[in-house]
Amino acid sequence: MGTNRAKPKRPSRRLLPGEREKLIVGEAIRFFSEVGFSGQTRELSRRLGITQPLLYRYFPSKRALLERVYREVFLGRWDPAWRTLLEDRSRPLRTRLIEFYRRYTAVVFRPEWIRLYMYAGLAGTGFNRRYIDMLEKQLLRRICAELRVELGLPDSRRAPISPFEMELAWDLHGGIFYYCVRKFIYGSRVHEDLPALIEHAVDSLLLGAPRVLSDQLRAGRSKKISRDKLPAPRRRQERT
Amino acid sequence: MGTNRAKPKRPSRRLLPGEREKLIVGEAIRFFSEVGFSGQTRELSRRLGITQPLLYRYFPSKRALLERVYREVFLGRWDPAWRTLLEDRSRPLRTRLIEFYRRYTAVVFRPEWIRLYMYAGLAGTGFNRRYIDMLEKQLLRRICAELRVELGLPDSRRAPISPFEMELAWDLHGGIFYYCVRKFIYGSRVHEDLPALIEHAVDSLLLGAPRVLSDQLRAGRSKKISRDKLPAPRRRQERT
DNA sequence: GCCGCTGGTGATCAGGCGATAATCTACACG
DNA sequence: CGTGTAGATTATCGCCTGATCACCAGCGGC
Repeated sequence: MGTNRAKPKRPSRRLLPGEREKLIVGEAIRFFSEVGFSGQTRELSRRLGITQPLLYRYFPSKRALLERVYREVFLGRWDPAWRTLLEDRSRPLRTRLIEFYRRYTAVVFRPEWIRLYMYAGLAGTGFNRRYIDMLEKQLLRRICAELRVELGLPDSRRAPISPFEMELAWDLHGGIFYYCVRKFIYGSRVHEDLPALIEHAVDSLLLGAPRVLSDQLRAGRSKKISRDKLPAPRRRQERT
Repeated sequence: MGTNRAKPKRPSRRLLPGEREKLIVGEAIRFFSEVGFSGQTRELSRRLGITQPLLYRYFPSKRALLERVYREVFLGRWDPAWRTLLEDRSRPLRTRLIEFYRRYTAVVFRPEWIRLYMYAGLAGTGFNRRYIDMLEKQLLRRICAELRVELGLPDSRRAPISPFEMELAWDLHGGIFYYCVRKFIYGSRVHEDLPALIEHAVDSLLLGAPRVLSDQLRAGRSKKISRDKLPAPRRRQERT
């Protein structure tokens, strides 16, 4: 250990540019997802077994490297096949949703993704916004549409999906997402049965949505949320 | 720039120590919740209209100030009256849960709280862990207990609350929490009707839990209760 | 071998950062 | 007034950090 016979840091000198770049980006994803954007280039280079100035041969600035990291992580992880899966009406919606979220969580809801996503959100970069837009368009709106079909409600092409319906889909998505947050960000002990959690979340949507959606769509304008925002609300609405 | 002729920053010199400290902590909460822990003391002092070394008269280090910020924000925002509210069985559980989350979100799920909480989680400080422990004990476990009563299931003092049941409560909590994350961290446009969202989240729990819980609690000896039109009872782990 | 191209390194700069020490000054008290 | 105490400031230290530049070294072509 002590004998510094020919500095042990001769692991990979003179790689092809493409090779080296891939190594840097890969380690940068791991690194910045752990420590955040304020992580230092020297520490990153140390992990890579290279010198810090070498980073600047491949990326003009730290910011450029970070943007490359974002692009790598947030773009291109969406599998187009998921659309087919979601819209395959030969199978029950419940089954489709469960299978989708099983696949989705396996690919997307991973530690480095979740953490980078949260760092990006806190930093106020545009990556979250773009991802959320994509998610609403590709996933949530589609779920709402399938839900309409499942419940025998008006087709989504005739009656546009309401913001409130989107919130229902967000509630499903958020429940599963938050499980991953607790696990990967808070390091909390969680019940290690994600499949069961997904099933429950899906069932909650399928069981809870009908009443709420019927309320919304049937009583359209008359009942349109006459909720006054009382500070100490005691209002109890009758349920039936 | 060299001539220091009567700089216009003479807003509040020579305050009482208690006063100044409160000012510092208050602005520090706002400041660090915006920019994160890597926010600089000089910038903070600039916002306060004081010089940077003055911070070190009140706090021995930046770390100490940060811990004070955590303590101020995360401790002491839990209202003991909420327990009474949650356990008041003269009112329907649905009403209690809705009213609780309306009050809770008004006090806790605010921008500076959410953001500091997330920063703390990413940084790996112990504050999250402690808050989560408190939350599970004060809130989630209690919700599970009331849910047992509501559904006529074994008393929580005889049959301990299972990790899986806790996940149901976390799903409720996480759905609402995630709404606030989207709003305050992602800056996403959200459907501005938190009360309605809370109602839906509560309904989802109350509607979805019975089947899942019955499955769980009776798995050992009896079969599953009817699953409406829902397909294919997927494999469900057996407990005990 | 020599040469040139280029991946890679060592040395270093300029600014920023947390923190400290010396100094100034507002205010109560005699 | 003078004076002591303590809140507040100025100047600065030591280190870190992103970024730059001159230079070294592996390798193919002649």
